[in-house]
Amino acid sequence: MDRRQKKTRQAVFEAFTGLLERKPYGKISVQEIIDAADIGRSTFYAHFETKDELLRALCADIFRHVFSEGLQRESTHDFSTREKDLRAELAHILYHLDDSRSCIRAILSCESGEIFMRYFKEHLARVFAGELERQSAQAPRDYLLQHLVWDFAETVRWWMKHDGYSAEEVSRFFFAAAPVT
Amino acid sequence: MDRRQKKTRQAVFEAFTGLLERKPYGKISVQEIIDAADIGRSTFYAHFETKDELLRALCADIFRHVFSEGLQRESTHDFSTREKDLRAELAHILYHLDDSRSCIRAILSCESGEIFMRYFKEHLARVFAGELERQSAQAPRDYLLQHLVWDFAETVRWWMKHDGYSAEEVSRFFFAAAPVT
DNA sequence: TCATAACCGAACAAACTGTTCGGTATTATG
DNA sequence: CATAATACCGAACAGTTTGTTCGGTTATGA
Repeated sequence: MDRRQKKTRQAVFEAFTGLLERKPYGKISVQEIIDAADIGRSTFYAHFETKDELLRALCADIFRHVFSEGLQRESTHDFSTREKDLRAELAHILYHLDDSRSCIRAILSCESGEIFMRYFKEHLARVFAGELERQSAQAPRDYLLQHLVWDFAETVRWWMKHDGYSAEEVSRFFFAAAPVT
Repeated sequence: MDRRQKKTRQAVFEAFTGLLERKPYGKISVQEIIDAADIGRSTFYAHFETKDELLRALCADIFRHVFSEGLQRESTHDFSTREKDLRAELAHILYHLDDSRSCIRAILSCESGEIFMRYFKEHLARVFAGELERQSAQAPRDYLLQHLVWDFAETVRWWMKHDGYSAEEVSRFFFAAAPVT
C-alpha cells in the first residue's frame, strides 16, 4: 500500500475520532473531517464513499486487531477446558479493546455507538455460538445466545465509560453476573 | 389542545414511523416527512424544532403510556411481595409496549433505536433502582444495576424483532436468564 | 530516471435546513 | 351568530452540505 495512502487514511481516522470526542456523529460534516485531517476534498472521497463508510472502516480497523487470532479454538468436549478457553478468549478481546479505549469511547459516546455495537455483536455471536449446545426449556436457544452477546457487549460499553477497572476485573464482573453456565 | 394541532401532530408521527419502516433515520429528510404527512413546511417547524426533537417527542409519547402508573410501588421489606410487585410492573410495561409494537419496531430498526433505548433505559433504571440494596463483593453495585437494565431493555428489543411470543413468555425468558436474585 | 498513482483545490449542481411573511381557514368562546 | 385568536398554508430566502469533475502538481516505487 502506498505510503501516501496510509498516511491519508490514518490522518482521516485521527481527525474523525478527534471530532467524535467533541460532537456527536450526526453533527460532524465531511467538510470538518477534511479540514481537521488537512487533506483535499477530492482525496477524502477517493478513500471513503461516505461518512458512514468511514465509520464502518474505522470499526473494521479496530476489530481487525481485537478479533485477530481467536479463531482456532478447539471444539473439545471437555467442559472445564472449554470454559477456560472461553475465558481466555474473552480476556484477549478485552485486552485489545483497552488499546483503542479512547477511540472506542469516542465512538460509543453518540449514535455512532449503535453501529459499533452492531458490528461488535456480530463478531461476538460467532465467539459464543459454540457455548450453548444443551437445549433449555426455559427460553429459546436464540434468546439465550443473544443474551450472552449483549451482556458482554454492554459490559464492554460500561467499561469504556468507567475508567479504573482492569480487563481481569471486568471479566470477573461479567462471569459473576452472566448466565454462562 | 386545538383539534388541528392534535391532527397535525398525529399525521407527522404516522408519516415519520411509516418512513422509518422503509429507510434508516439518518436518511430521512424533514422534507420527506412533511410531504408524507401532507402539511405545510412552516407547520412542521411550528411543532418540532428539528428531526431529533420529533424522535424525542415520539419516544416520550410512547413512554407516557408505558410507564404511566407504575410509580406507586410500595417499598416493602417483604422480599416475596417485592418480587411479585416487580414481576407485575414489568409485565405491565411489556403489555403496553406490545400496543406500539409496529411503531417501536420501526424505531429500533436503525440508529434511531439508540435514542429510544437510551430513554427506555433511563426509565428502567428508576424501576430497578430499588432492587439491589444488598452489596455484592463480586461486582460494583452500579454495574449490577445497569446489568438488569440492559438485560430487560435488550430483551424487549429482541422481542420486537421476533413475533409470536406473548408478554408472559418473554417475561419468563427474562427471569430465567437474568440474575435478578 | 520515469511512468504511475495519489493528492490538490476550485468550481459546480443538487439537495436540505430553518426562517420569514402575508394570506386563508378553523376553532373556541361569548 | 359574531369575532378574536390561532393554526395552517406555501412561496421565497440565505446558508450549508454533499458528491463529482477536472486540470495541474507532487511523491512513490521500480
